[in-house]
Amino acid sequence: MEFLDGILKKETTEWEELLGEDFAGKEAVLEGAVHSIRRMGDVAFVILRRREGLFQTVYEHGKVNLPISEIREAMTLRVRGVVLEEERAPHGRELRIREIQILSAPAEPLPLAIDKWKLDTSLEAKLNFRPVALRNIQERSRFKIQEGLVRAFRDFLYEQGFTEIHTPKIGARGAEGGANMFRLSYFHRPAVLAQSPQFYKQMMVGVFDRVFETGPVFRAEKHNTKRHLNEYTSLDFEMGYIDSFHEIMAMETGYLQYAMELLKKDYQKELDILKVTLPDTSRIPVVRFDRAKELVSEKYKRPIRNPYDLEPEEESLIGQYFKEEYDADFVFVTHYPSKKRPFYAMDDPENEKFTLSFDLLFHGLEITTGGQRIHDYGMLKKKLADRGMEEEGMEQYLDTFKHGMPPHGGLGIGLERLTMQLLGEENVREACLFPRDMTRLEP
RNA sequence: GGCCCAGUGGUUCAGUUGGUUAGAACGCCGCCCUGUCACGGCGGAGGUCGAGAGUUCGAGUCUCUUCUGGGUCGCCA
Repeated sequence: MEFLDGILKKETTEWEELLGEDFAGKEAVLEGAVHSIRRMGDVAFVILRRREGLFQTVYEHGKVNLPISEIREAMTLRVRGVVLEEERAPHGRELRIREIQILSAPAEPLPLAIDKWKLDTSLEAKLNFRPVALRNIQERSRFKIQEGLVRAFRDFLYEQGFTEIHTPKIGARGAEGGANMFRLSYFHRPAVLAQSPQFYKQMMVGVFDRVFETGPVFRAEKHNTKRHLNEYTSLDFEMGYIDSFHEIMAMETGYLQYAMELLKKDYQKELDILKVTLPDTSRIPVVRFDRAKELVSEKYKRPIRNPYDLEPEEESLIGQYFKEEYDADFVFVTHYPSKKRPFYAMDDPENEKFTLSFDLLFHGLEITTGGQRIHDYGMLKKKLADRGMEEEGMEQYLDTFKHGMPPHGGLGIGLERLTMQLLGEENVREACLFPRDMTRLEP
C-alpha cells in the first residue's frame, strides 16, 4: 500500500542553497523556464526564471549534452551543473551547465518580449496576453506586493482577535440595493452575485464580535474608468463593541502600518524591482467631509457645486491639499452625507444629515468606505421605512438585530485600488490579474 | 450608456498637401562574436494598413457606417 507521510523531497537544489555560503563548487540541479538566452559565441547565458527570481546558467560549447540551438525561450528545463562564484554574474553565482533535460517546449514563440526589463507594450496587449505578460519580472512583482497586502490584512487582524469568515457570493438580493447587481438564474430562481459581504459580516459580529473576509465582490456598474472593475477583491472587516467609528479608522491605520512593515521585511526585492517608495502611515489626518470641501474650495479657488458629494477632481484635490499642507499620503474624510450612504449607516446624532462614516483617500483616490452601523432594531426598521425600502428579502438580516447586536462598524478596502496607488499605477487593471470590465470577460 | 481620442508585421510606433514597391525599433529565424546582464554585428522571414461602403485617374491618408481599444462623466472600493 502506498502511503504519503509528508512533502516529497525533490532532488533539485533549493534556491537558498544555491546562493548559500558554502555551496560554491558543488553540483546542483536547477529547474526553471528559459527567460532569456544570450549567445556570445562559444559561451551562452541561459537565464532561468523561477518563483524566486532569475538565475544565470552558462552553456559552454562541447561540455553539454545538447547543442545550444535546441534551447529556446519559454522552454522549461532541468539543468545539472556546477555552481561557481562569479563576480560578473548577477547574484555573484552562476551554474555551469553539464547536462540539460528539456521538460517542455513551447509550440510557438512568445507574442511579447517578456525578458525585457520593462514590458514595452500597451495595457490592451498586456491583458490580451495576460498569462504571458505576467511572466515579465516587473509585471509579476506587482502581484507579490499585492499578496503582501493581503497577508498583512490577515496576519494583522488575526493578531487583533478577528475571525476570518467566508460568506456566500450568490444570494437572493444585494446589500446596497440598486440596479448594479449581476443577475443570474439559480435553479430557475432569480439570484444575484454579492456586491458586498456587508449583511453577513454584520450577522457574524453577533457571533464572533470581530470578523474579516477577503473575497470577490461584483458590481454591474456600467462605467469604464481607470479605477473601476466589475469584479474586485474586497478586504472587509467588521468589529463590535466600538465606542466610536474612530476605532475603525484607527484599526485601518494599524493595518496599513503593519502592511508597510511586512512589505519592508518580506517584499524588499519586489519593492526594489518596481522602485516603490512606501507611503507614510505613521499618522493619518482626519477631516470632516464638509470641511474638506471648504478647504479645497478655498485653496484651489474651486466653487462647491454639490455640497452632498465629492467629485473625482475634488477627491484628487483633497489628496493634493493634505500632501501639500501635512505631507500626508492618506486622509480620512468623515461624516459623509446621509443620503449618500446606505440605510444601515449610523446617522450622526448631532446632525442627522450626516453619518458616522468615512472614506480613506490614498493619493487622492478613494480606497475604503467604512463607518458605524445601526445596531438598534427599531432604528434600523425606521430608517428603512423613512427611505421607503421594502423589508421583504431582508428578514434574516433584520432578525439579527431583533435578537440583539452590539454597537459595531467596519469597512471595505478595494485591494486593487490599494495596490494601484501603492505602486503608482495609472490604471486599476494593472493591479488585477484578470480584470473584469464592461467588455472584458476573458482571459 | 453620453462625449472625446486612437486602430498600420508578433509588440511599440513613424508614414508630409491623397501619388510608384508601406518604413523603423524590439521580438522571431539563420550566421558571426568567451562574459552578457536592454549584449553586439551581418542577413532573412513576417503587413489584404480593424471591417464594410463611398469620393477620386489613384486612398494607410478624405467621407459615412460599424467593430475594437483608451480617456472622461454619472456611480463607486
